Amino acid sequence: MLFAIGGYFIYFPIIDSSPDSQSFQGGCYSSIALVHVVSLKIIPDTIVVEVNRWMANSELYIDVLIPLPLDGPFTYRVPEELKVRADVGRRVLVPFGKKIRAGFIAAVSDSAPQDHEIKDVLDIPDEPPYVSPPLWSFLSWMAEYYMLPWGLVLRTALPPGSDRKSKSWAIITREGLTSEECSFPASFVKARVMLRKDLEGLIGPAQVEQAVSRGWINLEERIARPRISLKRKEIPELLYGRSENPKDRESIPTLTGDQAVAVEQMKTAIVAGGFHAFLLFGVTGSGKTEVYLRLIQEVIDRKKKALVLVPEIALTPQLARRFLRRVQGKVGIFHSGLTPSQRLDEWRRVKAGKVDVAIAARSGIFLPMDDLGLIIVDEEHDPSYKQEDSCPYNARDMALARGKLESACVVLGSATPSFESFLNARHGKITRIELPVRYHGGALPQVELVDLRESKSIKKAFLTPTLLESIRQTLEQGEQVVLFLNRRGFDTFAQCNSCGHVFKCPNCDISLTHHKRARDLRCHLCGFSRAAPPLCPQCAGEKLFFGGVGTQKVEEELQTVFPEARTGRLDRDSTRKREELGRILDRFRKREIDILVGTQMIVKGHDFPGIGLVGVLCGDTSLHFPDFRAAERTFQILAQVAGRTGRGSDSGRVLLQTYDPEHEVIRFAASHEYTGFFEYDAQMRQELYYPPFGHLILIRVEGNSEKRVENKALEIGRAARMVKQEFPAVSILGPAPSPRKKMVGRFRWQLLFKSANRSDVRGLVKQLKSGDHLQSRGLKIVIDVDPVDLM
DNA sequence: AGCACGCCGACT
DNA sequence: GTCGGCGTGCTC
Repeated sequence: MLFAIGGYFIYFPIIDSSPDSQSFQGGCYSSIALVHVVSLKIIPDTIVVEVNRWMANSELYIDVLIPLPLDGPFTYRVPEELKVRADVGRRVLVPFGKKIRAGFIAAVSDSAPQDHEIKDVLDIPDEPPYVSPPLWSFLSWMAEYYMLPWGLVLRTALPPGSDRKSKSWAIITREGLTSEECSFPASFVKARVMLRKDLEGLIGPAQVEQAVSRGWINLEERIARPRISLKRKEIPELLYGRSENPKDRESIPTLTGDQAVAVEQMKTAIVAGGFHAFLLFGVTGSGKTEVYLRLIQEVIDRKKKALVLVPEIALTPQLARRFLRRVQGKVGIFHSGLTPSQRLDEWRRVKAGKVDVAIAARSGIFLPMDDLGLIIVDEEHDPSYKQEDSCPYNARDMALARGKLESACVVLGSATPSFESFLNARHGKITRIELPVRYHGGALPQVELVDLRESKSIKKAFLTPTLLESIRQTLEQGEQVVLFLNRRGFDTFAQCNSCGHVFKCPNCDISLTHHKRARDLRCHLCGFSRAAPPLCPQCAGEKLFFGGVGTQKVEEELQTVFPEARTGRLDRDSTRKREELGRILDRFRKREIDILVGTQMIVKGHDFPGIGLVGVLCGDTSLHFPDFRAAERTFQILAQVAGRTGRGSDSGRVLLQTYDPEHEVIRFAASHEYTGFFEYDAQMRQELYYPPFGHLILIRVEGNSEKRVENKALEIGRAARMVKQEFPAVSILGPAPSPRKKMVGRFRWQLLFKSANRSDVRGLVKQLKSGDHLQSRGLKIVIDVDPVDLM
């Protein structure tokens, strides 16, 4: 008897099949059967053969998902010769409408609905399957959790070029060649085949149609082979693992006691296999990366793969370089700067098992790694893990979900864990491991509060006498200064003093920021800009007032106060070009910059030993945002900024300026008391049923017509209040115009659903969806489960 | 998402 | 009288 595993046909007598096996539902329980063997195990007295769910001479149907924002699957019949490849997750080519498109097999079955025509699958082209079974389960889980159309998830998760589509071609017939009545362009006659669109461009659509009806040409849908340029542009060396090359190997540091304990604990879980989640709570400078490196090496040595998610890869070149130097295996790096074809190439490298550890931004959670052993989410609190578009998801949460489905270890690392993760650790859902001391033994810096209300004679740009004096001292000692302000630009608003006219973005309805160097007014949401006007456009008044403080103003002011100091600025404006970021950081590292002024960007994991002073110009900027996460954000950013200093032997100084030095969040941040902050915030969240004590789903309606958007939102609101009778525990907030009610020219309304019980909010929204209230032509309606940005 | 079908305005 | 706008429905 011959058995073969994989895509082979074999003949063998079926003696028995387990009753719960779906494989033999076709009723063929004996005799000789033609089956596709998936796996085979021989245990004493029994041979366990896992076969595909089809048999010869019986019909086989598949449910196919098309990567379009459509919800339901479409059923197709599988022709005999393709049955061997009809597995869930496979890519198929199917006739869909007038086109041929790529779709994905969601289910295999031996029966089909009778109420409509069933077409045949044209091809199942890929080997191996495009999406592996665990990745498929992950994607389907995600679509269900976020209530997203399946097709949309596929489009988000799969590399560019996955959703192939046919084009219409015109082929000249014998009649067309010989008939005297017809005269086609010479180029068409010569080639005999041409894209229909091109032919229409030459002779006009009507003529093409006529030629078809007279039998001069045939039309045919053909799917082009995907274009992979063989002479692909050289990806910068950094993108590829050169780490096999030992020449610049970094020496391996000794672990601190805490690090060793952490590594040991997590290694045990890795060795044991299966899902296990950890929160690696390590203060800034405690050496989390070293822990990651040890775990990754362990996973690679066990012939498994590791995935490292980082908030924004472009901002962490140091981390990437360190991985390349240290990891004994192939490193793949994925970031937003890759072109579509580079992305496809990298996806294929991963798929082929040629990448041992991938360092990626949030979309890396979809990388097709088989044998995934470890997922690390670095800086897990970072809000950029949340995707905010028509396919909203949170890569940190999805890391946990994927880890579960792939039986991998998941490590969430942060110095300032997200509220959710910290609570999960408290509840024992994930294991908390702490690195409470800094690697070099340095203490966390002393944070001095500066009361902005009391500081007399504040120079503009938040430069208080205390701060100026500290800067002077620091510079004198030959150390560097970092100043943090969460506002870029020069002036953050512009107003006419005569008539009160405020310059606002015509698209987004928010104040325009004055950029002095570029002499324009810019919208920080959509990028709209206009020249800074000399006169008020409303009253022609000359007294235009520019107020508020941005990083540009700070930098300019510093140059007048410290003319001898070299200043630099790090924000989205100064790093428009990707290489600028690296250049500024390099100059700062080489001490060619004495004072660096910057926004959030300055916070992300850059290690500079020479910093003697960190100044937070205004610590409350983000504190009073109308968002339940404002306190968390403020705490995290202040703690992270403070952590920038004192990475060498001495601990450095931090000045935190604030209008509200008594505020708990400011005080906890100043004293590095995460737990204190957590308890404070927990009380607020618990009372108001905010996450993670309650569950939120946001529905946002967006469109060009203000009236239509409003009407739709009101309609959803009415429907929701009807449905609410079944879900009384859910509160419905809205419908109301979104806080940012106009964005990039589109109007936005929203509804927020909140409940202590997850299944209630989900139930309500699902019912709205099935009642067809969440669809409308010409409007975009986004369901955002676990929203982060409520604006 | 596309594409076709269908019902009301400004043009050869 | 027709060309063409985009509102609605369908794709196995």
